[in-house]
Amino acid sequence: MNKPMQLSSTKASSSIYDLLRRDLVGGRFKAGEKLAINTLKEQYQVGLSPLREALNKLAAYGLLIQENQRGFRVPKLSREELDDIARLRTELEGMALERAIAHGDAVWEADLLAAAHRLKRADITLDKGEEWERLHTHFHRTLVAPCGSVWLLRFIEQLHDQFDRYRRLGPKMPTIRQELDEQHHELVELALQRDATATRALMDDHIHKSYEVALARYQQHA
Amino acid sequence: MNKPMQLSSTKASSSIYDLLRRDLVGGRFKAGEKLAINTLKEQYQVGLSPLREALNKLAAYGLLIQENQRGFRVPKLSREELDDIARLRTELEGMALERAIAHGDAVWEADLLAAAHRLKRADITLDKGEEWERLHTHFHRTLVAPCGSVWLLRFIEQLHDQFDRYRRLGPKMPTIRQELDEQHHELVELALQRDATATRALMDDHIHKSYEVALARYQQHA
DNA sequence: GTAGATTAAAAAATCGATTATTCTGTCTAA
DNA sequence: TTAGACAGAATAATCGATTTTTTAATCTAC
Repeated sequence: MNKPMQLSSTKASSSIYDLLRRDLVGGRFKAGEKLAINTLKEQYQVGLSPLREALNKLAAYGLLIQENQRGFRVPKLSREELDDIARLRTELEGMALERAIAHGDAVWEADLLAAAHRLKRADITLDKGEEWERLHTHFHRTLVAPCGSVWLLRFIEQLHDQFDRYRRLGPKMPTIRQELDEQHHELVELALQRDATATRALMDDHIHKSYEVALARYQQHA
Repeated sequence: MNKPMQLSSTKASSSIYDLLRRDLVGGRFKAGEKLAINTLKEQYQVGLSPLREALNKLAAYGLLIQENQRGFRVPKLSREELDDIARLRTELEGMALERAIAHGDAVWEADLLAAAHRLKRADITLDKGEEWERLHTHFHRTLVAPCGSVWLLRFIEQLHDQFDRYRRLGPKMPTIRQELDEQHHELVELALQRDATATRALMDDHIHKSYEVALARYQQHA
């Protein structure tokens, strides 16, 4: 008999965590908004305990602000923070990328090609929805995956989520987007050639262009 | 009339979080140990809900591992992770230090001198207990405080906590400790002279020496 | 004897209800 | 008029009990 296993955790607390994280990063809540726990409870159809535990984790992760006896609130956005995030991303992802290029093996090369391909496919097929976002995140994660530092990867992921709160503010901007999409393939090419310096330079540019998109969104957003 | 305010949050959930964090960093739990929630509840004299919320936050912070339906566990220690943490600390704190030296103002200079002085005093007066640890953490935090990046500071603090899990494993080693304590004052001197390169070099050395202490502790620990 | 099934005990996760705190609008006194 | 006090409503935090899941021990069939 097959194991009655739940492949991914079916625990209420975990799934509500994932949902909320997705929605916070995707901008379904307004920045600065106060979360009404009872409303969330109904909207997400979960109990109070799992919900509160998820909110606590998200606060520790930096996607929520927890105020003393005043519940949870979506963090405000600011130009200063966006600059901070983009700059740190540049430094940390650059660092990780160099290490990944030094250590990545054949499996990594294959994963990278696959991730880039799936991203491009989704680009054509779908309308840049949630699925594209998932593949995009996965591509960037794959790029730096073999850097050898669990903590560095952790921080990079956290910054990605924070960055996306800005990038995903307004509606889509296909014009600039296209250039960024092309860079994904160039990144793979250079990485497979093991040209650390060139790949890093391209990544710097990639983050900078994304930053400009995010900044534009942020400024329109007001 | 004075405000009836609670200066620091008196919320059960916050204080149990601080206590647990202190105890996890201080090594009062064995690495790999499974936490018995009901036992903790009694030991720390708190209810289940605040306790679970604190544990969830600590898991998101990286001081606990949360397993699917199996509660919480203290993360294992490994040579590889210690190397990872030390290396990242070197990079991130170096980066932050350079920025802090570039931006720190007169208030920072005063804070730095004060923090170093208090640390030295505690060094003589007390027996390197919890109070020394608090001042030591505060000193290092002050050093990089004006770096201008909230996220960088956040990551550095997180890495400090992780590092301390190794450094504080065994009993005290006063011999090497003395050299490290002297470096604190040298760091202040160089920082006040705004010699970014020299300060960073010294910080590299400081972290490396601390790393050697932590590694020794880790190896004896088995 | 051993692999697999069964069940009892333990522990974790969740729920519903209670308690404590904050918020909001109204009133009162200067 | 307005600052402060107050009461009631709304919301957050916590508790105690229940449900679910895991673990450990025992049993059974081969």
